[in-house]
Amino acid sequence: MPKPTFFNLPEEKRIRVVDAAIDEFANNSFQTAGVNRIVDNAGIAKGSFYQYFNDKEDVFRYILEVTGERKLKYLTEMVANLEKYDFFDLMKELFAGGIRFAMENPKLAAIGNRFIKETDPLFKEKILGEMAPKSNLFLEQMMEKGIAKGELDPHLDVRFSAYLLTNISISISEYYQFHVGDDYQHFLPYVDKALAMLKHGMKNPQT
Amino acid sequence: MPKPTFFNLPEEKRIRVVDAAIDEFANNSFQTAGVNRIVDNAGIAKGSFYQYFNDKEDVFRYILEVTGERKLKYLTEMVANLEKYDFFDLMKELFAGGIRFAMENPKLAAIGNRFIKETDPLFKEKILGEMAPKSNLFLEQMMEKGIAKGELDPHLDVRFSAYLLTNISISISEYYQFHVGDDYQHFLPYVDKALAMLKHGMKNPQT
DNA sequence: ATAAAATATGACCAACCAGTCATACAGCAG
DNA sequence: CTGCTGTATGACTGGTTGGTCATATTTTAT
Repeated sequence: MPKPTFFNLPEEKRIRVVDAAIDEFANNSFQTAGVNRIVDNAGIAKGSFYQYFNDKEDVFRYILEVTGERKLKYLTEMVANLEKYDFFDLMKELFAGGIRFAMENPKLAAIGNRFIKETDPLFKEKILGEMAPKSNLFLEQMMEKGIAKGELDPHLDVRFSAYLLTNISISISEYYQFHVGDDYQHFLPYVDKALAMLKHGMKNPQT
Repeated sequence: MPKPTFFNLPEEKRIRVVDAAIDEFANNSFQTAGVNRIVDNAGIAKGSFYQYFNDKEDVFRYILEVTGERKLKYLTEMVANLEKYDFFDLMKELFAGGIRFAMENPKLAAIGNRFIKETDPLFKEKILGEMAPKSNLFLEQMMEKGIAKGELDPHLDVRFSAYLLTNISISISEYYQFHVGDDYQHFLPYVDKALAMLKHGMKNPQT
């Protein structure tokens, strides 16, 4: 956790620091991100940085937290009245929302996605600590509901499928980002394609 | 490309160097991997390393090449007579093969997977250079055949689906590795689960 | 005005990094 | 034995890293 000093900072300065950190972690992994660059871009002294944070891990965890909160807020606002959704419609909203969020907040998306793809499980656990896989828990609950409502195949392994869905969501978002480009209008077909595949499978429906 | 000197090396020494490099890149990203550690573990002098390779990028590219070749060899040997396979059976073999390869060659798998998940597309392109996405091309061709044979939904976006399948394959392998453990016998159910999901979709078949 | 507490600063440290280079050594050809 | 070629070596360079700390400045309380 950042030190109290950080939260006492005048808003303008605090935002400058946060933005500099976001910039750095959007363009670098935790390991290659540099405290020096953060303080330079924030326009503060190295010493000041360590009055705000305990160490590099501390900023990173904080930025990751901010990232997660903003995305969660974004998504939950979008699917506010989620009770009335069919599971696949909900997933469609979530996938599309994920892409839109990534388009509107490319830096935050880069940070989040890079961390999710992190290969070292020990590092992942050390950073996350208490704040465990919230996003997957949410998905798992949605799937349980979907099964209860008879929409989903009851044979599904919920934990495993939720894990796959999370990764698929990220894959879609990144495929769109790198292979399709920034034409903000044309991403829905890709969501539909992925959703249709998830819902009906890839086999030829004629057979 | 490694320098001629490297290939002139007595086999024992060359293998020592390769193994040390594999170790290093299995445990670190390209950026955080250290030439110093490689030379220490290989038991050679720093200067010798630079008689064998132009720079860090040079070893990395070489190791990545070795990794790709071994996996390709492993998989192609397994699905030797692929003509007689149904598409989903083929995918099952490939998924299962991917997991088995990862179990038998955890270091190589770590290197390959980490690189595929690499977020910086410029870095990716710089490393790959000529040797473009072979694995996806193969999958795309398999899907074209599957569609032609009437096994696959002709509406599928082949490029997009192949991309998704690659990522899903890696996800399965890593889920198994981290969530299930090293019980070498019990991974087939996960492959079946994923395959069933891909084939028939997630919707309740009763409806 | 004075004392105390909070914040700001950048020089500094030890550790590490990728890459270089002058030198030494080995084997081989003549 | 003399050169020559390919190989081996590790001290060294210039740079960067995360983190510290003594000092200075600002803010607050009295």
